[in-house]
Amino acid sequence: MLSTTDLSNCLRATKIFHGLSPTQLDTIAEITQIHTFQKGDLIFQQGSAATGLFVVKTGRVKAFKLSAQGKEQILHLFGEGDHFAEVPALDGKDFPASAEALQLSEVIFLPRIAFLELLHQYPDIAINMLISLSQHARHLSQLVEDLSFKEVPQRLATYLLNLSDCTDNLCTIDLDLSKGQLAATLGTIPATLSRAFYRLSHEGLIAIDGSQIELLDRDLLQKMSHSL
Amino acid sequence: MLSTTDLSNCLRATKIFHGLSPTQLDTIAEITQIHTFQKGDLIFQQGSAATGLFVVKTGRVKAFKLSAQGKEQILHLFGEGDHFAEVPALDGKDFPASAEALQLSEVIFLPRIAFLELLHQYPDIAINMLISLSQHARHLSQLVEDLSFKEVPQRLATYLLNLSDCTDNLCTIDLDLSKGQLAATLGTIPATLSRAFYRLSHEGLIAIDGSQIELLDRDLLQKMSHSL
DNA sequence: AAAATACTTTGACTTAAGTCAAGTCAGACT
DNA sequence: AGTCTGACTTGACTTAAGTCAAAGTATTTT
Repeated sequence: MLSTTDLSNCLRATKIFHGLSPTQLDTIAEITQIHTFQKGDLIFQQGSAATGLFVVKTGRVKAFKLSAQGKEQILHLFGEGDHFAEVPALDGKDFPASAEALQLSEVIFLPRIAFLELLHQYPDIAINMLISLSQHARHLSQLVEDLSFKEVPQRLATYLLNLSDCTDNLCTIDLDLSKGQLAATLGTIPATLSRAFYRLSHEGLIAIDGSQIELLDRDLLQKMSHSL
Repeated sequence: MLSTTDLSNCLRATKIFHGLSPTQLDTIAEITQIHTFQKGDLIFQQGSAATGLFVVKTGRVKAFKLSAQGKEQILHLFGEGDHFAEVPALDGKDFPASAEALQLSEVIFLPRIAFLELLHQYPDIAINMLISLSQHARHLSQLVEDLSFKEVPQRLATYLLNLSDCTDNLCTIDLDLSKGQLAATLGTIPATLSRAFYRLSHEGLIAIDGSQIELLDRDLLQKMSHSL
C-alpha cells in the first residue's frame, strides 16, 4: 500500500497533474486508487459505462477496438505518465474502445465525478487536459489518414521512421511491440504485415533480425512513407 | 459590417461561448473578425501554420485531407455554431487538415493568442472546449473503426441509418451531401460508392431517387451496418 | 532436454475496391 | 431549345490485402 505522499509524488510525474502545488497533489492523491494489472488483463471494455480517468503509473497499456470478425485495431499506446479514457470521463458516455495492459502495469484511477470536480476547481488541469486531448485528436486524424491513403508497406515504413526518430540516428531499432500487435496498430493482420516486412527487406530498405530492424535507406523509406 | 452587439449575439449561439455573460461576450466580440467564404473557398490548408480558432456563423464547412494521389478524406462536417481548428489553436502546430466552405459561409475568426488568453481567463470556455474536443475524438475513433473494420456498403448503411435517426422515423431521407462528397466522407471514391448504392438497392434495403433515399428495411440495414 | 504453447511466416486462393475510360444524365448558360 | 459542364454511373481490368491452413520458429513450462 502506497502512502498519500508517495502517491502525490507519482501524480507530479503525470501529464495531467503536472504543474500543480504539493498541497493540490495531496488532495488529489486522497481520491485516487491504484490498481495493478497483469499482462493481458482487460482494464475496461468498449461499450461499457464510463467510470473515470486512468493514469499509467508504471507499465504499458493499449487502447483498441475489436471487430465482430475478431480483427483488432489499436488506437493508442500509453506509457508512464500518460492518462487515458478522458473522453468517456468527460462526456459520461460509454467507453469508445477497450483497454488492456501490455505488461504488468500499475494504473491510478480517478472516479469520474471527482475528476469533473477537479476540473472545475483547478483550471490548470483543464488546460493540461486540452493539450493532451488535442494530441490525442491529432494522432487519430493521422491514423485516419494512414488507413485511408496508405498501403500496408507505406504504413510500416512510416512507423519505422517514427520509431527511429525517437532512437535518433541509431539506424538499428528494436520493435517495441510484437509483430501481431504491430499489425493491429497499423490496421492490418499478421500475415499481411509479414509480407510488408518481406517487401521492404527485399527492396533493400531494411534488414530484419527478429525484432531488430536495421534501416538501410532512410531516404527511400521516407519517399515510400509519403507517396506510393 | 456587423456591430459588436450583433456579433456578441452570434457568439451566444455558439457551442464554445455558450453560457457566458453578455459582458464577457462583448469582450470576445471585440477581438473576433468575420470572414465570408464562397462555396468551394479554401479556409486554410493542411500543413500551414496555426492561426487561430474558427466558428461557423452561417453555412457549412468541411475539414478534409487530400492524399498525394488526389484522394479526399473528409474528417468532419461543421454547421452553424460549430467551431473548428481547435487542435492547432491549442497546440500551435500545423493544421492537420484543410478546411473548405461547402456553401456560402460566414466564419468568425479568433486569433490564437487571444483564444489562449480567453481560455485562461474564462474556465467555462475551457470546459466547453473539453466537451467538444472529446466529441471530436469520439467521432474520429468511430471513423477509424469504420475504415478498419467495415466495407463500403456497411459504411453506407451506417451513414444512412445515422441520417435517418436525426430525421427520426421518416423513412425517406435526403442526402445532405453530393455523392462525391459522401464518398469522401465514407473513405472511398464515387465509383465505389455508386456500386454500394446499387448493392443496397438491389438487395431491397433502400430505394434511390437522386438524392432521395428511402429506407425499406431498417432491421436489415442495422444488421448490415454492424457485421458483414 | 523434451514437450507444449504461442508467435510468425509462407503458400494458394478469393475478393473488395481502386483505376481508367466511356457513357449517361441533369442542371446551367446563351 | 440546344449545347456545355460537371456529376454520376457503368464496364473491364488490376491489385492490395484478407482468409484459411500448414509449416516453421520461439519461448516457456515441466
